[in-house]
Amino acid sequence: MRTIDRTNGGFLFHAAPPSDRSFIPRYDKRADMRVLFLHVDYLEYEVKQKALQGIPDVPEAKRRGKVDEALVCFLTAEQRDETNPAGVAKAAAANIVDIAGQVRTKRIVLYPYAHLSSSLAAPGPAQELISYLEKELVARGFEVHASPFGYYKSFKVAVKGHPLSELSREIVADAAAPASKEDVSEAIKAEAKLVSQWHILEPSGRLHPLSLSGGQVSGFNFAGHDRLRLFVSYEMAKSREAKEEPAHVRLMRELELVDYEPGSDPGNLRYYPKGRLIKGLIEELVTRRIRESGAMEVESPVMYDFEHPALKSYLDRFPARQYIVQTPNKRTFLRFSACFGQFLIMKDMVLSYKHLPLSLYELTRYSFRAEQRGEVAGLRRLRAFTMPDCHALVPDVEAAKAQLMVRVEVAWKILEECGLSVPDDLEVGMRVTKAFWEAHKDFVVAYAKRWGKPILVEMWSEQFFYFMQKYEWNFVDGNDKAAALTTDQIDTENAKRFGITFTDEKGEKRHPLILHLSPSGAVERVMYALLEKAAAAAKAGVPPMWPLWLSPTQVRLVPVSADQLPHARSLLDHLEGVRADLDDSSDTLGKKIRTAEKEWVPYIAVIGKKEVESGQLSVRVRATKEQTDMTVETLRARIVSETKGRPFQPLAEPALLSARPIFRG
RNA sequence: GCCACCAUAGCUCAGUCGGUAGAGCAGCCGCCUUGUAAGCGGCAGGUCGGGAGUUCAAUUCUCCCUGGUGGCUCCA
Repeated sequence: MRTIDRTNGGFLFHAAPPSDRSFIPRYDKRADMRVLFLHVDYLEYEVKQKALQGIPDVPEAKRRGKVDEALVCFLTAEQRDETNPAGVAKAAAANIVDIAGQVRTKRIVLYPYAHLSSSLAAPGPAQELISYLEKELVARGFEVHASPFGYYKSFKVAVKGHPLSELSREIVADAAAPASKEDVSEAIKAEAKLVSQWHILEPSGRLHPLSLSGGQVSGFNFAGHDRLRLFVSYEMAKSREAKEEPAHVRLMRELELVDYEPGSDPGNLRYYPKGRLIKGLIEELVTRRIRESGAMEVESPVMYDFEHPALKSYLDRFPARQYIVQTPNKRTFLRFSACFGQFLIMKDMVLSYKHLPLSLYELTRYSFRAEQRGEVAGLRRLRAFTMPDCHALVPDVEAAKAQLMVRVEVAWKILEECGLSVPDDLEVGMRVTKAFWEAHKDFVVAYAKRWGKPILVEMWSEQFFYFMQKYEWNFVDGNDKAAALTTDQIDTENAKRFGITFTDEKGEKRHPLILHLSPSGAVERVMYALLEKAAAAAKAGVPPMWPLWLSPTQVRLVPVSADQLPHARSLLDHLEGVRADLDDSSDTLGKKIRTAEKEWVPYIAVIGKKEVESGQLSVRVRATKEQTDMTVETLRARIVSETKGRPFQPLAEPALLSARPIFRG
């Protein structure tokens, strides 16, 4: 027998849609209720005083009760249930029947228990729901006891010890009904009126309105723009055919880069040395380029107070699915981007128009989003991810447009340096309000012209989000899934919300506009895109490769036999500033070549008797599949020149393969 | 989160119509001294993801949980 602590309300959290700069809020049209199931030997309760006004009196005979051997369902109706009590009751009944079947009982106690909820339904609809539920269960042949609603009650319970005896569930019914009153925030009201129009904009400025019928997008001839067609249909038709496991997931593990960590939460990964090396190099490159562009690097906390007024208003407007952290004295959420951290710094800065445009930058390791389980996938979608985040303050829309284009060039160069072809490997999704389009059509067209190929433009009848314009560069993978990398937005609201001001030329305080740029998108996603691109290349018969500056091993020295080992070892000293390692195993030459090729080593230098005598290396070049002779100095110079200007890190693992551990078979 | 499917050696998999399991690769030892994607032999390696139930007996059947994949929903 166990006594249940009445205050134990922490086992369920309300899950609301995620939010971030590029998130477009959509009202979650489901309804739900929460139920805590206890399979008990008995439950005894006694009604104390009323918790709610206007609740009918309970007759003396019903003020206390005892039920033996039953499934006790502590339940709450959520605010959202109000719209569809019958539907929720049906879904709840199905759940209860399911569990009652498992624990083999026909006796059920419905016990209204408000403590389970963070946003209670109003008493009326809640009672209605419970009474529906009671009827549903009685109709299915259960003996149902319902304890009085709206009272404080004391109870004693003896819980059976078996594994099914304690369960909690959040019950969801499909409720096409409209939102409940409290939930109708400004954004949602606006969204109800929102009309989204889709277009393809050509670099020439020609605009093609798109329409969707039967899952088919029409209005533009996509010939020669296959990926754009896939991206558009992904966005508009949400069509996703059944495909296989993403190619990058197999590769990230096979190459010993990154792996799942079952000991953490889904979407929190472990990086092996080679993966950490690649990720670190990308992080370094992005940070370096952004700083070179004039942004100032800062660092901000990973967790924030739920009760902070500005944050509260931000979260209220964009209810997010966050990680919750209970500190010794407050409830906090983990950041889902660097927005708050930077805004909170900016609001305390003393700013003049002379300082603008002003950019702050942070590489967030990590940003956290408690994405729905089924949405988490490999390196593509994570719960903890590394996002470079750069916010710029500008005085007005004209400055915003100009600054945005400056940042396009920075982002462009970064992704090119990382090994993506811009714009070939990416598709633009541009979102604008109708008003922005009308007033700044030239700008959008100029953007498409700079991009150099048609882009998707989504137009909203009005601004229902905090930005008037945003774009993302999307990568379309081998499974026809699109993932956004670079994104930038013109935010018209948060300066005001956070109290960020600058003094203009006339000495007046004004709120600036804020640009939200993630120059590369999440670093994990850059790795995902590179791996997917390599996998696509392999499929097309081209050897999959990393850009040279990211290759964990740049040169593999392979002696033909043990006789050449001392010579090969001495060559390592001539490869300063290059990631060179040595296969000192006793494998055959063929085997050693195979090992190196499987690791995508770009230069394999074979050293046999001939090479020792001539002082040359027989270099097998992965990119071209050619074999050429050159000296170690030539090889080194070639690699140094091919990686010029990029960050460099030495080998992540021992140079001798015999000393290298295996992280994963 | 929901629906479906999956989880056997470090890896990729086979197998057990319920009687506690096998291969290849990798690892270790030995032989071979290798000329551009797998040389040969031997050894070792498993609470069959975790918990519970049914059963004389569960890796196998049932349930719950965890992790993963696909879909829904959603996103840097």
